[in-house]
Amino acid sequence: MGEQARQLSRERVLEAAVGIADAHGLGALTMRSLAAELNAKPMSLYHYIRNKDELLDALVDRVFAEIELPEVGGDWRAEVRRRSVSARTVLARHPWALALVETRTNPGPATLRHHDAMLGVLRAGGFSLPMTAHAYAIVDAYVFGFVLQEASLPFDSADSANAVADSIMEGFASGDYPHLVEFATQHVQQPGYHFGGQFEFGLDLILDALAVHHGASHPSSIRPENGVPQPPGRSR
Amino acid sequence: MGEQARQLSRERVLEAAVGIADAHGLGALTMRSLAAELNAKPMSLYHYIRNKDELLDALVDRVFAEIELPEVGGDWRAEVRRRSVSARTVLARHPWALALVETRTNPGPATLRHHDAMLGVLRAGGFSLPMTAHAYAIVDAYVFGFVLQEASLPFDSADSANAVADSIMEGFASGDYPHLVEFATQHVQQPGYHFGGQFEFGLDLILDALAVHHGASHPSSIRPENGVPQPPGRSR
DNA sequence: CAAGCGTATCGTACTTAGTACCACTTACTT
DNA sequence: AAGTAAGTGGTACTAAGTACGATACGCTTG
Repeated sequence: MGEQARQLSRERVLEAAVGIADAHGLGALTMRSLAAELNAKPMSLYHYIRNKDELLDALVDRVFAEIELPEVGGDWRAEVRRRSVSARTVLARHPWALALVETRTNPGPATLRHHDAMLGVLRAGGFSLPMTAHAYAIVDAYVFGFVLQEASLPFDSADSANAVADSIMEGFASGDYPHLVEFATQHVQQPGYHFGGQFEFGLDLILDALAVHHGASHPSSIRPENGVPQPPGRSR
Repeated sequence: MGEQARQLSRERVLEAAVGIADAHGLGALTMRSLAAELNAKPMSLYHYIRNKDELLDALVDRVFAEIELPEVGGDWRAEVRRRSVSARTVLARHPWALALVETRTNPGPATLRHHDAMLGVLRAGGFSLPMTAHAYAIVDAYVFGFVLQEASLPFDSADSANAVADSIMEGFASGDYPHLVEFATQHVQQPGYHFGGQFEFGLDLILDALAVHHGASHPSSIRPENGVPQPPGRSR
């Protein structure tokens, strides 16, 4: 892009790596392509990165760093919600990241800071240790799982069902998958459909359910404000 | 293992591929290692498989085939629960499968049958189409997400925290991650702790919440409690 | 039974990717 | 100016996917 190689740096290397992965997918991120992007030769990168594995670890941490941290003193529900929405947004921006999270198990500082903050809001919000564990596990399973599903959708929007439709359509025509057919034609292919829109519904459902369990195994603890049923209202 | 090469077959190839992935991980599954396992030469495999991508697609479908199908007529909650527990069990048995699900977006027959059955129980259970979509998305996000987390745990049990502990411990000592420390020492490293045990708790929590929304035609209008944005600012 | 043919198997070799090894170049120090 | 360390890159080895045929084997059909 620029003219010729300004001084390399770990920062520039990582930045370029994210750029390549965002633009062309993880598969396109090779040491060679990365070097080319930086107007350098492959081996030069090894001065800033031990090997490709370490590079990938660093990328994961970089993505985690983009997620909004929950504020530890704040209302747990609002804070967890905000960071969960942010997490999904970030992961949608870097779809390749999820594949990495799965493999790389060396959390970097941003990742640890993130976990710490999440545990922090929940504890400060009055959750017992075991309930904190449950809540965190459930919320994150949902967030990551949702993104995972988005990534592996056969039909990611109402129209792009075409390519995949081939193999499906055999079965469709044969009546093997009646419910899938109903679902696809009556729901998915309907005008306003957008899978991603379901995210917040599920998130709220889970947060509400957690609120009910709030403080469990801490019989003494009382839930200050949002234990009181709010007047029923629409969510938005 | 065996003596010499019995006749190859697609079945044998896939079986061997699953075996290698189970035993040594996806990374160890190469056309060459697969051929070796079958006492054959790499190129022989291409008579049963178009290319490696197709092989991976087939493996995903094979894993889906192992998951217990919900029975379409039965009690939706019980059936969804049973298949969800089964799904987690299967995915835990083949940890590499999740990574594939993420990439491969060509559902095979078993996968489609699976989706169809899930949609079927929910519809038969009285869920509206939109609520079916929500319910399925939420449950599967949770199931897949939970497995994903299990796969990427830095500390997967009370003791094996050692290897990873290096990078973490810097921060631990420095007091950067107080809540992580509390969590690790007071909860994770406690005798009976086992992350996987949390699965059913969360699953039930979600199913209960879905039961509340059961049959809603316009889901967002019946949030049970505290679905209203709280006035910001006041917190403890 | 021989000739012919389709299917299964494999030998060879090309391509892409990660990276070890070492040489060179440059910039900063003294 | 000379020495040194840090940065850069050329070459080449290895692993993996797979294209392109060639061969081998068994089963028909004359």
